[in-house]
This record gives sequence, C-alpha cells and structure tokens, in this order.
Amino acid sequence: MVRTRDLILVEALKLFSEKGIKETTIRDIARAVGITEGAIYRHFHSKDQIVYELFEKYSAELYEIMEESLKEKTSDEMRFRTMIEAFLNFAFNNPDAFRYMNIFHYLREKQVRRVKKLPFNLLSKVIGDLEEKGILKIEPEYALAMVTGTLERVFLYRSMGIIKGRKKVIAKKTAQLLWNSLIEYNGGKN
Amino acid sequence: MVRTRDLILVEALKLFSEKGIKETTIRDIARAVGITEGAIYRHFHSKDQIVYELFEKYSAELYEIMEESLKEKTSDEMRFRTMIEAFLNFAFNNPDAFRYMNIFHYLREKQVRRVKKLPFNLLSKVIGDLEEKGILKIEPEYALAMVTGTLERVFLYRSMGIIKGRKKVIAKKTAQLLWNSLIEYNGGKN
Amino acid sequence: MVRTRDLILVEALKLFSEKGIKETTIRDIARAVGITEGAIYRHFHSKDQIVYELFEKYSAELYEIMEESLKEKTSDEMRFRTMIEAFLNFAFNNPDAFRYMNIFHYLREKQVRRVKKLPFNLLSKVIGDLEEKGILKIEPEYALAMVTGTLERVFLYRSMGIIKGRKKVIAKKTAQLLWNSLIEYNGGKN
Amino acid sequence: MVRTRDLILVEALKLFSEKGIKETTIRDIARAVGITEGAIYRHFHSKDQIVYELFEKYSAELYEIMEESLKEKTSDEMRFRTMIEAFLNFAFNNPDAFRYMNIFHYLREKQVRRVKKLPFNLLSKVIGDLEEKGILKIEPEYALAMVTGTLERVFLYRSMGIIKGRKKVIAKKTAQLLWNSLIEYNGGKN
DNA sequence: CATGAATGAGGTTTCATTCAT
DNA sequence: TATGAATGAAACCTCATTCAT
Repeated sequence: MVRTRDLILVEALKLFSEKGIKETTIRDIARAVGITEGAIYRHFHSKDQIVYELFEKYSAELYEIMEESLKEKTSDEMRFRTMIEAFLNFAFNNPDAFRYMNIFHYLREKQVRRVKKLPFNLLSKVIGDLEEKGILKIEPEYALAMVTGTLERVFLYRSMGIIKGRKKVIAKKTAQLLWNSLIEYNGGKN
Repeated sequence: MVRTRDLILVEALKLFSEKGIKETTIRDIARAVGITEGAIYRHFHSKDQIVYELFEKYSAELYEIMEESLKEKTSDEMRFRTMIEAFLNFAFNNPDAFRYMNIFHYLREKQVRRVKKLPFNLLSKVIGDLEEKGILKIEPEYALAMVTGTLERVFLYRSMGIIKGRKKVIAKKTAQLLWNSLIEYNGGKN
Repeated sequence: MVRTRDLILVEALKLFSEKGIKETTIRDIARAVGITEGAIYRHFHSKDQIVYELFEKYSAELYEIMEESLKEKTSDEMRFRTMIEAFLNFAFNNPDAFRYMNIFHYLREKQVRRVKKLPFNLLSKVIGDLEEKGILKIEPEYALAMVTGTLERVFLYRSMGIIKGRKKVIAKKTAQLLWNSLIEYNGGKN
Repeated sequence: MVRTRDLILVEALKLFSEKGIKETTIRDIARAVGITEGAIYRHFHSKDQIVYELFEKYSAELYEIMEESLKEKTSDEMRFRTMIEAFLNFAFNNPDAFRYMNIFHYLREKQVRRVKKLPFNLLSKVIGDLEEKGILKIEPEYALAMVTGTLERVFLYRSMGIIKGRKKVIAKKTAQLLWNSLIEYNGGKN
C-alpha cells in the first residue's frame, strides 16, 4: 500500500511536534503507525529523510497556499491580509506541521536554506513590494520581523489557550492589526 | 575551583544554543571546558540540572533587568519603551542565553512553568496595565503576541544579518514601533 | 527467537549466584549468552527486571512444588517431611536458583515482600498448623528459624562438600531430624 | 587522631550491613564520618581493605568471645549452651557486624577461607568433640548445619520482629532447644 | 512488504582512586 | 592529616540501522 508511507509521515509529524525530533525514536514512530522498526526502512532510508521531507513538504504546502492567495488581484491591503489569513488558517488547521516547522527551523538552520519554497520568502517578497510602493510605515526588515513574529506567537498563544475565539476570527483580526501597524494611513486610498 | 562550575555553564550554554540541548553531549561540554566527563558530575548531578539551571538563571537575570527598568517613574510610554529596550539589549548582549531560552521554551513547556521569574510574565503585566488604563489600541492578548513575537524575530534577524545597525539603535527603533502599533494615538497625552 | 530470553535468564542466574548481583554486569551476561549488551534490552528493559523476574520465577516454582507436596493427605508427619524433602530436592536440583534466592533475600528485603508465592510463607503456615494441633515441642517462631536455617545450611554444606551423600538421602535425613527436633514424642500417634 | 580510622570502620560497617558492600560508596562512608573521600585513603589504601579488615576484626572478636566461653570447665551441656548464648549475645549486641559477616560470607567465600579465627571453626570443633564422646544424636555435619542455620535465623527473625522477647531470654531458649535437638537423652548424665 | 532480533556506536552516569593544595 | 577536584575505567542504557527470515 502506498498508505503506509503516508502514515509514517503523519505519525512522525505528530511525535516530532510533541516531543521534538531527537526525542522521537524510530520505534516510537513505528509503534504509532502499528508496524515495526524495520518496516520503516522500506519507505525511508533514514530518520533524517523523514525529518527533512516533512519540512520540505509542509513548507511547500504553506508556500503554495500563500502563493495562491496572492493571485487574487485586488488591493494591496486585501492581498496582504488574505495572505496573512491563509498563513494562519494553515497553521490552525495543521498545528503539528506548523509547530514542527518552527522546531525544525530552530535546530537545522543549514538545512532550511536548502529548501526552495520557503513561506518566509513570500512574506519577505510581499513586504518588499509594499516598501517599493512607498506605503510601508516602517523599515521592511522590521516589518518582516513584526509579521513573522506575530504570526508565530498568535499561533502559539492560541494553542496555549491565551488567545481565544474562532480560528477565522483570530486570523482576520491578526491580519487587520498587522496591516494597521505596517501601513501609513492615507485615508484608505491604497 | 569555584571557576569550573561557571565554566561548565558558559560552555554548555554556547553549545546548547548552537546545536540544541539533546544534540549536545556531556562529552562536548567537558571537552569545551577542558576536563573529563566525570568531572562534570562533581558540579551538577545530571545533564538536566545544567539545562534547567541555565534557563532559570537567565530568565531571572532578564526578568530583573526588565523589572529594574520599570522602576523609573515616568510616562507609560517611557516605561514601556525602556523595558523593551532593556529586553533587547539583554538579548543582544547575551545572544547564546537568549537563543537558548527560546529553544528550551519550545521543547520543555512543562519545566518552563516551574520557573518563577519569567520575563513573559512581566511583559504580560505591563501590557495588562496599559489595557486597564484604556490606552491600548488592540486586545491585550494580541498585543502580547505582537510584542513577544517581534522581539524574538528582531533578535533573530539581527543575528542572521537581515536587520543591520547598532544594537542601541535597533532596540530604540523596535521599542518605538511597538509602542506605535499598540497605542491609540491621542495627541501624545499618555 | 523465543530462546534468547530464556538463555539470558539462565546465564544471568548462573552469574548472579556465582558472583553476586551487583558484581555481575550486563556485559557478563551478554557474553555468556553470546550476544551484545544492547540485545539484552530487547528482552528486558533493565537489569533490575532480570534480577526481580528470576527471584519471582524460582520463588513461585519452589512454592508450587511445596504446595503440591502438601496435597497428599496422610499424617502430619508425612506432610511435613515430604514438604521438607521437596524443598531440598528443589535446592539440590537448582543450586544456582536456590543460592541466588538467598543472595537476593539478603540484599533486597523490600522487593522480597512484593513477591506473592514465597516458600517462606508455606513453611510458616505448615508450622503454624502443627502448633495449633498442639504437637509442636517448641515455640513456632523458633521452629521456623530452625527449619529454614537448617535447610539453608544443609544445602550450603552439601555444595561445599561438608555434607556428603546422595541427594535423596540427605533430604530424607534432614526431614527426619527436623521432625524429631520439632515434635513432642507421643508414641507415634500424630 | 587514631579516632578517625575507627570511625571509618564503624560507619562503613553500618552502611555495608544496611545496603551491601558494592552498594556502599567511599563517598557514602566519608559523608557518614564527616570527612571527604580523599581522607579515607590516609587510613586505608583501598575500599577492599576496609571490607576485609571489618570481616577479620569481627570474626576474631566473636571467635574470642566464644573461645572464652568455652574455658569455663563445667559439663558438656553447659559449655555448649554457654557458647551458643555467647554467640547470640554477640549477634544481638553487634547486629551490624553480624549481618555484615553474613553478607560478606555470601559474596566472598574465597576471602573467608583466609581468615584464621573463624567462629565457624569453633562451632565445628565443639560439635566434633560431642561426636567423639558419643553423645550426639545426629551426624555431626547435620548438627553443624542445624546449629549455624538456626543461629543465623534466630538473629534474623529477631531483627525482623518475628521472634520477640528479651535478648538474654532468646539466647537461652535457643541454646536449650539446640542442645535438646542434638543430644541423645540419657537421663541428664552428660 | 514486514518482522523483530541483533549490532555497534555512543550517550549518561557512577565511582574507586589520585593528586595538587 | 585533610580537602575536593579531577581522572579514567567501566557500568547501564538507548537507538538508528541492518539482516535473516
């Protein structure tokens, strides 16, 4: 079955995001899937392959979702806010994946750079565009820090129960307030 | 020597922040200090004690620096901005410690809760105060997410070379823009 | 193979009874079995598990042998003597196990109490019964001391070559003399 | 001070008898004495020296007490019973030493043989004498097993609270019943 | 494809002993 | 005599990976 391979990814993701990568053993994964250790090596030739493939997979997925959201040709504001919402909706609907991506990021910076479709790059690009259009209130590097940092924390605080409310609403609010924080008010003409 | 104990903490911190906690072995630490593995156990009874003690130590240190910064009785704005600057200056001057604290946080949420002097608590309290005074533009949970997230990312992007400039200037800019993002403009009367 | 697990128990028992528990290393056991240390941990999750399981196993075995011997409904004397003989025959045929049980007993009193099928309990009960029937010449606690002590020493002295003779004969003689020492002579009417 | 050396022996004995020899570390002993590890090596050149010296010391002590008790020229019965009582009184008054001797015995049979003044030898000799005089009811090897075994167990059961009563009384009773068990009744003419 | 026993390298920890002070 | 840091060997245990079945 093609299924087993996917199951391994699913369970590995859960465990990695809960306990950490090094803290999760091949045995843990095998047990969670309901197979034995050896079987895993039919599908992946090392633990590291699972680790890396998961990151790549979800990076690309989030990247594409965000990319898609940018295609809607409306105002800058709507493009930005839609993208932020897409980002957060992905995080809320794939908490394991999102949490895992952060953990991976922290411990494997070098490997991160090898990944092509990095959500960070899209965020970076969109903010760069706003800057070029002269509608950014603050320096783009700071804007990037504010956006990425806030997104991560909103996700985290929601999963910790600090931020409450429906997913969609949280996403909308966050997009709104980030936009307000970044953009020079010009009477709504952007 | 009283020195060895401190040396162990120093080298462990470096390694933990570079490679991660589990990825750093007692042997790594011993080599960095220039002693043998066994010797470490005269000073700490387990690797975990080192891990925890480091977190506690730097949490308390940052906490106290922030607390101190709050004592200056001036305007709300100055209190807030001074605290943010104190936070970032600490991070910039103790990059290993700050990076380590984030790693620890991600993997050891349960242990984090046992720590008394948590910088997060102070940030939380200050934002709560602003809320009570009615000068917060956004909901306090979101404000907290924005502040903590931005601080972490500004530190990260500076250490990655994305954000450039002198430490003090970065800290000032960040404090300024966070204040602006959080606060209802009222003609400068806060 | 199901075999390996048993082999580990067999070799561990030998080594424990020869050199002591703490004095026997996992490596010793692994070598004796012809595997590597790590392999042991597929079958037992700790050295302590081996240690405890061995005690439990042989305690239960001896207990059941003694219990069985008591089922033969004959005179008190025959029941007692048969049980003593069963006890010694077990010891003579499983010298490692018996020696091990004594070592374990000495060093791990607390764990001993957790074991359900303790031969001691059966000896205790049988002597209690004799006491209730009023045919015991001496106080039951002393009788118990005499019986257990003598059994242990007869085993020991035989294995040291001090006591000679065929197993069966030694067992019979011991049973006889213990009975005589415990029981009020009443013309053979018990 | 000569004192420290003795203190080390005292504390080592306590710990060995409580936890076992291997289970007791030099550090444990040092702490109990109130000195540091290195200091112990001023007085003993190895842990093993402590272990062996303790056994030798208390073996000799018990041996001499028993020897002394034999000097009183009275009847065989009184000699035997006095010796048994001396043995038990020693055990009751030096429970750590007695318990330790048994542990040592179990794990270090080879070293035991090197010791000259072994209480076992005296017991053996006295029983041999009774045999030669033809007043032994049972074979001397069995008599020896019964005597040594019973003594050990009476001590053990008393320390476990199974056998109750005043030390002296227990010793007297034990001596009496062992004599009765060993000796052919001949109308009290021994 | 899957099993699960086994390997082998390496991790954490313990501890008798040494040694500079 | 005593300290206590340090050594070094060895203990227990873990785990990614391999392999015969």
